[in-house]
Amino acid sequence: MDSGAVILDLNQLRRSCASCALHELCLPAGIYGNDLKQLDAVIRDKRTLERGSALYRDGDAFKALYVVRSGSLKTFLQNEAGDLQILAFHLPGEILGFDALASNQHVSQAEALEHSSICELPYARLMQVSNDVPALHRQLMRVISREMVAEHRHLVMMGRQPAQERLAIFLQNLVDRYAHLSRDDIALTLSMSRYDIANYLGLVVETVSRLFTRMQETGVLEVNRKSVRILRPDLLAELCNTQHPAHLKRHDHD
Amino acid sequence: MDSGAVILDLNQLRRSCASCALHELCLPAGIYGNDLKQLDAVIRDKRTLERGSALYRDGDAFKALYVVRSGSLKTFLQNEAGDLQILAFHLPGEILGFDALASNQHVSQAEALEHSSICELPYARLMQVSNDVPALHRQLMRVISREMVAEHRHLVMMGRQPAQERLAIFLQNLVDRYAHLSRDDIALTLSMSRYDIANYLGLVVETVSRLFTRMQETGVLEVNRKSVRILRPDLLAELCNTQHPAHLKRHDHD
DNA sequence: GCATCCAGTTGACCGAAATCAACTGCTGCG
DNA sequence: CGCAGCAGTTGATTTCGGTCAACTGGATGC
Repeated sequence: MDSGAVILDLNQLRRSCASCALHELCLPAGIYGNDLKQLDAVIRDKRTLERGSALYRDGDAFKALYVVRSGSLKTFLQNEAGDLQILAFHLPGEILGFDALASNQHVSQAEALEHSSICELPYARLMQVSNDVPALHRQLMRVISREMVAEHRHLVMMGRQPAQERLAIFLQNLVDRYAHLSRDDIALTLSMSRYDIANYLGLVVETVSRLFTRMQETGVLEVNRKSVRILRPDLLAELCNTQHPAHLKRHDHD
Repeated sequence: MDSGAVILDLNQLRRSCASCALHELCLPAGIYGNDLKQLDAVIRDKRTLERGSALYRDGDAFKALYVVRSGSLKTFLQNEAGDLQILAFHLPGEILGFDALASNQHVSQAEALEHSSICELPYARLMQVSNDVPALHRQLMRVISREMVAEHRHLVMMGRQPAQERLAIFLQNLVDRYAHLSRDDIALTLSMSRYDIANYLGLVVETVSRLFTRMQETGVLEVNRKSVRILRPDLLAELCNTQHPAHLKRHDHD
């Protein structure tokens, strides 16, 4: 082994993955040394997107998976009538594009919420490398699975939680997800509009607006346009667990 | 090549996968010949479950993926307070257990809705075989992706569709999924209770009951306890696409 | 064969959130 | 600088589906 080459690789790596702030969520987790070097070769085409521009559209051919490097995106479904449902918001370190694996074309859309930069992982190459690096396949499936589990939580929320609880859970979730990106205090800058939040939560914008006001009045948080400061994390946590309607209780037939 | 051996393999195969009625959905799709032989070796422990008994529980160690061979199951989340949300119903040919990939333990529960038989795919062995059969990995990811897409549809439904539309979509979906299992007419036998249906749809049982009655009155279908006969598939399809509330419309900021 | 139990249905009423409407205040453009 | 336009807020009213309650009828068991 030429140690000069190793240093070069490390630099390469630093430019691409290691510095990407996605230490915990991204593909490389659990992959080390030479394997990481190989993976590094997969990543190319670091694109940047302006607010409102699409990463992929419904029907686009499946070419790659994408890692959010900075900024944020939303993914959503839109039917012929124009009805729209936001599926998820994607923060730095998170991977999107898995919807296209099944049919080799995207069945949802992804759009930047703000100026964002994206790492592109061409799927064909990812599969090539995976043949040499078995751990990569497993890691990839683990990531998809994690996304599925997150969607389960979203579903529960939509299933039947009162409006205030939904917003509380949404905010708590953002706090948690931003926690391993920045260590500073509990202040959020919401990159998505009130319309987006409402849609994501299965509510209307008026309801979300009223809830923000109410939460501010009760001292849970301080809102100013896009910026939200959590004043009482304890109260917020409480709001995530209010009493649920009776029909969610287990109805046994054992 | 010894042709006698090939015949043996085919018999083996017939006993396990090919006869399993999961031609389209199951793992082997897109996998042929020797590869299929290898895969066949993975499948073991064909278990049967009685109505109400668990395939896995929240917190169980991840050992295997499961294919429904006959019968049906529900998967659901249940929190400490006992609140429950059904995530999906699983019909013959469908795979479940992917929730455990992320954390190596199940984070949901699976329970038989009726007497069911299940193929167990031990994950460790599946991974071994996958190393020799690259197509298997890809197929596996395709299956997870398909499940994700199905969950997206569920989410849209929960997001904000009126009650009647939810039930219509649910029934339409069952019809579609049973379509490649049996070619006979449009009669369903619902293996799940009204409570399960209501919970899955984010409604209460009374609402579901009223909707069945209404759909029967309008001649869309005929209900008798667990059996549902779709009299007017055209009307049912229409009910899946009524007008949605305004806040689902795209709210542009391009 | 009758009593019990519980899934399922039906009806009356209520309430949380949607709708409708008016207004506020950024933001960006000529 | 001032106006247009739209995101966001606030208030009044409506409505869909949930809650509560009573009832039905099929299944199970003694």
